[in-house]
Amino acid sequence: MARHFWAVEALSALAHDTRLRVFRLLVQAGAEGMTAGAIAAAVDVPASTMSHHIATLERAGLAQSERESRMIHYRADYDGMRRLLSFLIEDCCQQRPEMCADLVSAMACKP
Amino acid sequence: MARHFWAVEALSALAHDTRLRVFRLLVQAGAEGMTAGAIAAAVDVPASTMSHHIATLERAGLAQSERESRMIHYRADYDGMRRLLSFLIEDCCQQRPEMCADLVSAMACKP
DNA sequence: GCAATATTTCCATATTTCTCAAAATATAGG
DNA sequence: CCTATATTTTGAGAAATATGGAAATATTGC
Repeated sequence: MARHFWAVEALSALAHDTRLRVFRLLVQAGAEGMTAGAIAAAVDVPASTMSHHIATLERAGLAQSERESRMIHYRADYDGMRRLLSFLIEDCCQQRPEMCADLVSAMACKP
Repeated sequence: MARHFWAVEALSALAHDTRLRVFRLLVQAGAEGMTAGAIAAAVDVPASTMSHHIATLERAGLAQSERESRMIHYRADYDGMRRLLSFLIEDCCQQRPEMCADLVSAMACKP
């Protein structure tokens, strides 16, 4: 299992229906994050299954956890995601600016 | 196999060491693209294995093919990649501009 | 210490993906 | 039509990933 690119791990983590959904949820949840239970309930997946998926996101550097009494809060790791996006964009812009052309407009982060 | 997000297919395609390498190669190759054989040779992978990987990229909308006499030229599908990047960025910027903050600089496509 | 709650880890199974040799297809040039 | 080249498809075994129940761990309150 020779993973030359760290990015592969991050891409793999997002390349799953449930996990992509969870990541989107976490992004929306913001700094507060969500408890493991809340996530599992929102996506309707058994706790143990969800635990695996969240762990995968965390290993990939796309989520962070913090225990708060009995619950564990998870939140999106913006830094990790930014790293991944930068990698993809830099890689692609390398010689072909046309690929990133309209991306700026996508970045018009609406309030 | 309920794939709710089309993006999952694109992410899966890139979430593999060999395929990510091939995609990067194709981006660098530009409009000319590369023949299947050249790709397989560059990455040092048997032809049949490579054929599967390239097909995966093509299905995911990240590569395009065009036969040219006996060879088949493959090139990166910039449109597909831009779609994926837009999806990821829009999704993340949604409420958290801090995630996309430094991305603009990554987009300073150097000549 | 015990019961209740929140979550993970263990374990086994099911499914998917990966790999590549061998056979099939496509094209070009005698 | 035959041969050579370029590539894909087929097929089958190996490896990785996904899934979820049951057991284990952690925390709190009584």
